[in-house]
Order: sequence, then C-alpha cells, then structure tokens
Amino acid sequence: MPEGPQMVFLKEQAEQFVGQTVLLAEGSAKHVPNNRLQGQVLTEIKTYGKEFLFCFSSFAICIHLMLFGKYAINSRLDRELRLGLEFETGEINFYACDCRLIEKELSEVYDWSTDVMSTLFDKAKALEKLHTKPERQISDAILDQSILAGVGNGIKNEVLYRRQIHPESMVGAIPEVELLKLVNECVKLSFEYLTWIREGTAKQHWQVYQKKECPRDFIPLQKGKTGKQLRSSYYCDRCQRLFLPDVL
DNA sequence: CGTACTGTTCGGGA
DNA sequence: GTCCCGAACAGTAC
Repeated sequence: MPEGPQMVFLKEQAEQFVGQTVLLAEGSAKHVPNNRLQGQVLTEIKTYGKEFLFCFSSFAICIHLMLFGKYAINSRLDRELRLGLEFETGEINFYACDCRLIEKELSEVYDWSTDVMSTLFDKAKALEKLHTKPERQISDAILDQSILAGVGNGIKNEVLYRRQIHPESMVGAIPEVELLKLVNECVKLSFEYLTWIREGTAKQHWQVYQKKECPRDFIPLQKGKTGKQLRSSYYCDRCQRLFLPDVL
C-alpha cells in the first residue's frame, strides 16, 4: 500500500546509502539510462507524496510504486528488475514501478507545501484549493494529490471515519470548521501511520478500511465505489454524517 | 480461474 | 482551454 507514510519509511530504510557512489545500475526502466547513474554520488533522498526521489548532483530519479510496486533492500525479488542500484555497502532494488529522470530543479517540479508529510505543509493552502471545486465529493477531493499529496485510499477512508464525515458529502456543503479538522486529521493520521509502519503494526490500526463492522456502532459497514473516481469507500451510515447542499 | 484493488498518466472527444 | 472517460500498466489475494 504505497501511501505517503510508506514512502517516508522507505526513505528511512534507504538513507544508509546517502553519500555513497553508485557502483552499478541495472534494470529495465525505460526513462532512466543506467550509464547516467554509474559513478554518481547519492547526495540526498527526498519524498514527495507517494513519490520517492534519489538526488544526485545534477539530476534526480523519481520512483512511484503505483498500485503494485515492490522494493527490496540488500535482497532481490524473483521478478523483472525495474531499477537496481548497487552501492558500496549494499543494494536497493525496485520492481513494477514507474521511474523517471528529472533534470529540472526539484523546486520547479514539486511544491512541498502540499505534501502532508512535509514540514512545509500548508493547511490554509489545502483548504483554499478544496474550495475551488465545491461540487466535488469529499472522497474524490481528499485523494487529489495536488491538494493533499501522499493521501491514498486507505488514509482517505480512515480520516473520513475519524471525522465522522460520509465519503459522498459535497465539499461545498461541509462546514469550514469540519473541513479544517479533516485536513488536520490527514496530517495526524499520516504520521501515526508512519509510527505503526515502523512497529510493523499498521494493519491492526485500520478502523474501517477493508473492515466489516463499525467499531463505534457495531453495525455492518457500507462498502461501495464513491465519487467520479469510483474508488472503494468503507463507511458507517449511522455515525458518518452526509453533508449535502440545502435544497430550497 | 476470474475479479478486485492500495495509483497515475495519457489521449480522445465533448 | 477544460472536463471527463476509458485504456494501459502489473502483482497479489481471494
């Protein structure tokens, strides 16, 4: 489940290679010429939302695990290698992921004020952007990576449940205070999620995502595709309030 | 064995 | 331009 917190966790795991030289680059990634990487010193690792960035002196490699991506540190998986980097003390290997070469300045490509895991995250800006499309369902809006980068479908379901907001609520009908609490919850849950990943207990902490029963009301959860994106939503009809515009 | 799914990009058409 | 839809990608679980 590659959401923002997993990318930060991966960064923590990979940081052992910062400062080291790429001895060998392998793999089938189309847009990443292996000869560009060989001999380069890894200067920094960054993340942006669900993206993972290896930074070198004059370019960066962006990796997105998409739905099915996998990685292995100091081991290999039995499948086609997309991008493998061998360093002085070990190796990191990526599979079934999207890899891109970035030659522009990262500040031209990424706006860290939209990344919920970044210290630069700006909740006022997120609220402002949410208001630009008031007709959208909140379940779609919350997955918008240009507003809340790093939030995926799991976090989406959990924050809506915690804030007791029905996923099919319309953004424009949700009171400002509730919207602000929801944005704050996205950040809070993402960081809690990171601590659970570090402990290896993440699965135990989901309250509704891929669950069958509401932990508050002990009634069956609803499961269905919501919004224009038709992504899976798990929610409780009783305790999650549906905000719709007043029809007069 | 068929289907669903943690996500995004691209192109075509309205 | 902008919005919206479907296709494509690809691994695993049920």
